[in-house]
Amino acid sequence: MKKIYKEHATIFKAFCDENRLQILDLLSSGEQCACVLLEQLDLGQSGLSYHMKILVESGVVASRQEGKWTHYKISEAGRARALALLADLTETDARQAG
Amino acid sequence: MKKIYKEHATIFKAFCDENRLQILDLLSSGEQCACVLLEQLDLGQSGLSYHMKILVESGVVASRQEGKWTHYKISEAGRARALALLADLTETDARQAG
DNA sequence: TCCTCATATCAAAATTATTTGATATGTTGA
DNA sequence: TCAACATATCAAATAATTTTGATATGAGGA
Repeated sequence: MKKIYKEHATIFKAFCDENRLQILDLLSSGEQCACVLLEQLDLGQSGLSYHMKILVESGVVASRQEGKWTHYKISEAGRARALALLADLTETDARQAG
Repeated sequence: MKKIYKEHATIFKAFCDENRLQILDLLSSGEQCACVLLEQLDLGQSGLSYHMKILVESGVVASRQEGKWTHYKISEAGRARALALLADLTETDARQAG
């Protein structure tokens, strides 16, 4: 029971940090190389790597290696999973509204 | 620009902590009094209060005072806002999938 | 092979979040 | 008004996350 909460929390970690929200913003126009993200962000190289790891772990971002470059993009499957989970987590057993 | 990221992050903070996910779980069956939540959770009174504040700040949970009791429930409006925002944050400019 | 580059990993420091216990606030009922 | 109760707030301690700088890894080209 605890385990599933942790797993779910991992997914939403993607969205509760300002740097990561900005990264998602940059990825909304499509796949980007880490080097491009680095230019746009107020982050050092290892800092970017740290945040990308959290994003990839959440499943919301997918990475692809191409030679020495790493490309990142928003994963449609991850997006769908997060949306479905959020809907589920906030679903009430019918009745009352707010 | 920074400001909007912070605002958005505040909403998803609701979902990235295990205690809060468990609280949402308890609220899925409908409105609950803080005293009931307290019984179910492995949290002290001030700890519960702390987490409820974050949940209410996210807009996902609404509170209602009734005499000395505080009742909490999942907000339909807050839920809808979070879902719409999540969809928006992970929307890609058409094209590629993943 | 060796050098350079892109990225990942590590460890330490800095920052932020969470927990805990004490106290404050505000409500109800005597 | 006073006592008992529910919850909020505060401050200190602890824990987790994030940042930073140094180093490691692994690819490509000379």
